[in-house]
Amino acid sequence: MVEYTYPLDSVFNSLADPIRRDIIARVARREYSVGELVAHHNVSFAAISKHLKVLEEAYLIRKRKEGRKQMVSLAPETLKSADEYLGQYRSMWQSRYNKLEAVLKEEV
Amino acid sequence: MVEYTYPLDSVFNSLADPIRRDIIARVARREYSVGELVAHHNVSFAAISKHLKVLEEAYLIRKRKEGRKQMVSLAPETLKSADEYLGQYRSMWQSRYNKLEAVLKEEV
DNA sequence: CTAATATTCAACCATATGGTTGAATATACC
DNA sequence: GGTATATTCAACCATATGGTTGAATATTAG
Repeated sequence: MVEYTYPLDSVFNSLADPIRRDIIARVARREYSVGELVAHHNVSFAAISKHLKVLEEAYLIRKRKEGRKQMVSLAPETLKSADEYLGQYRSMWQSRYNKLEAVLKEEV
Repeated sequence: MVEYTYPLDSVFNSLADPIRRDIIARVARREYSVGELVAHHNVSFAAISKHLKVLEEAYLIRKRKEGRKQMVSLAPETLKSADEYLGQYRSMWQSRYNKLEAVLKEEV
């Protein structure tokens, strides 16, 4: 368990791993049990369980008990915070496109 | 040096550290020399140099030699890729807001 | 050439990460 | 109750990370 100084630390850290991004992609579509998620990766049950812990501590997923299964779903509000962070910089890569767009409008 | 499987790994990993996010925020506004960036943090010159290496390998910054200084600037196109990744999920947190918005419109 | 400035490199350290295996726990099935 | 299923926990391991200090490498100034 790591102590994160800022919420964005744990969110971006979660997103920095391809297995965790795959889990996010899946649980964004529907609920998955832990075992179902394990079935899609070549790592152990315990490894997936650890990835889920990372995602849960970042508030990116939620787990719900259903009998002996744990059903995992996405907590999309947390992704919003990451998106808002990037939003600060959006104009910087759009500016080039906007210039082009402006030029095209003039030309036509 | 780490080998990243996917470009998003190194981008999100870069963003997962508050010092690196601060560097990004600064160099988004103007060029900074490495020494100037060091002056804003309580860590050694070498530590900042390492953070810059992480950011450079993720293609988030560029360095330009100016005499004995290295001038650092943002490479915003790379942030765009992270933004596009999050864009996949944007409707998921907007939908809730949109529902609320819809309800409010009905109520009023 | 020498000295000062700016930065990186190398070696080191403590802790974190991502994986493993095997035991422990909880729930469901018969 | 006993067995099977689902998941987590604990211990362990190799490597990565983020920091340090001190030496090495430019480049500029005198």
